[in-house]
Amino acid sequence: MARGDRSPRDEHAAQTKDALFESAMGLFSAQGYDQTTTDEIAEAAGVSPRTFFRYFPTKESVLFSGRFDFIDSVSGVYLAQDETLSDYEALGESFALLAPGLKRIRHRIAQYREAIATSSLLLGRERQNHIDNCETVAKVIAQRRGLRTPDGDCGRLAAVSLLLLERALEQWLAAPGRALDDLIRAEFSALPVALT
Amino acid sequence: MARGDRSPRDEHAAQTKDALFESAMGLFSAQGYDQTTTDEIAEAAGVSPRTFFRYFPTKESVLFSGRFDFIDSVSGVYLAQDETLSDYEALGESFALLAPGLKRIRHRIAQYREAIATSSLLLGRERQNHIDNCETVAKVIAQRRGLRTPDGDCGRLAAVSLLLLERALEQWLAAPGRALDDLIRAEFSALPVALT
DNA sequence: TGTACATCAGTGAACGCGCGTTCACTGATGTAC
DNA sequence: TGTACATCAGTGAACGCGCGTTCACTGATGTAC
Repeated sequence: MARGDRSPRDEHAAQTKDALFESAMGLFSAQGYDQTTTDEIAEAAGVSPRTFFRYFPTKESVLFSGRFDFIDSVSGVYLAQDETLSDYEALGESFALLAPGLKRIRHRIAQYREAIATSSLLLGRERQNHIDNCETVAKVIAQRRGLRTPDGDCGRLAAVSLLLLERALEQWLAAPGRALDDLIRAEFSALPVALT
Repeated sequence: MARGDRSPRDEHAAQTKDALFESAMGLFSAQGYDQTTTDEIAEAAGVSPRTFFRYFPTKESVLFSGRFDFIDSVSGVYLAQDETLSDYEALGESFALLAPGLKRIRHRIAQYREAIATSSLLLGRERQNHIDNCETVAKVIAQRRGLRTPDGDCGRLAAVSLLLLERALEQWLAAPGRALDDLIRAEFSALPVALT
C-alpha cells in the first residue's frame, strides 16, 4: 500500500479477481448464466468455492463490475451540438460521435450481451438500466430545450433514440462489417422516412 | 366431467385455484413478487403450502396464467386497414381500435404490471414477451407490404410502434382520466412531429 | 336404493439445489523496532 | 540483519432460505352394478 499500488500481495489478489472475472464471463456467455454455478466459476479460476465470495458479493456483481456506461458520457457531447440541429438530429449525432470509442471493447460488450441474453433475471436488470438511461437522456433533452423538468416529448424522444441506438448496436455486434457510427446514422435517418 | 363441466368437486377445485390466484396477485402487487413466498400465498388462500404446487407448477406461472394477449389480436385488425393508410398510421389505428376492449380488465392489467415492476426476474420475462411481440408485429407488417420475411424497416417500425403503445398504456394506467385509444392516437401523432 | 370400488383434492414430511452468510482457522506476506 | 507481531488471501464446514420435487397417506366425492 506504501508507494503507488502494486504490492506483490495486492498483485496476486488482483490476479485472482481477474481470473474469476474472466472465468465467469467465459462460462456465462458459453453455457448461460443460470446454468453456471459460483462453484464452477471458482473451479475454472482455480480457487475454492468460498473464495468467489471474497471478491464478489453476489454472482451478478461479476457481470456488472465490467460494465461500461456509454450513456453517462452522452450529456456533454449532446449539449455541445450546434443549435441548428433538432434534438433528434443532435442525439443521433452525439451517439455517432461517441461510437468509435466502443470499438476497442467490442469483444467485451458482445460477451456481456451474450450473457445477458441467456437469463431472464439479467434481462430484467438490463431493463432497469435502460429505464435509468431513458431518464438520463430525457433530462438532458429537457436541459437543451430550456425546460426545468422533462415533459412527455422529452421522454418519447429519449426512448425512441435509445431504441435506435440499441438496434444499431445489435447490428454492429452481429455483423462485423460496418462501423457503429454508420449504423447509428442509418437508423436515425431511416425512422422519419418510415413514419410518412 | 359428465355433462357440461361443473361437477361439485371440480367447482371446489376451481375455487381453490382462484383463491390462490387472487391471493398471489394481491400479495405480489402489494408487497412485491420477490418478497412473497409460495407459503404465504397458500396461507392467504387458506390451504397448505403443498397445495400451491398442485395448481401451479411454479411461482411465476400464477402471474402468467392471468395474461391477456393483446398483440395476438392485432394482426387481423391491422390487415383490414385501408390501403391508403401508411403502415405507421395503420398500426396506430389498429391499436386504437382494439384499446376499448382493455377497459374491462384495466384493474387486472394494472395489478399485473405492478407485480412485474417489483421484480427483475419478471421484468426480464416481460422483456422476452415484448421481443416476441416485436417479431409478431414485424411479420404482419411484412405481410401487408407483400414481403415474405420482415426486413429492417419492418422491425424498426414494429419496435417503435410497440414503444408508443407501451407509453400510452403507462399513461392510461397512471391517470384514469383519458381513454386509452385517445392516448394511443396522441402518441402516434406526436412522434413524427418530434423528429423534424 | 345400497354396496364396493375408483378417483382426486388436500396434506405432511423429507429432500435436492444453488446462492449467500457466519465462524474459525492456516500460512504466507508485510511491518515495526 | 533479525526477531516479534500484524495483516490478509485462501480455505473448510456448517447453516439459512425459498423454490420445487417425491413419496405416501387421508378422507370426501363420484361411479358401477
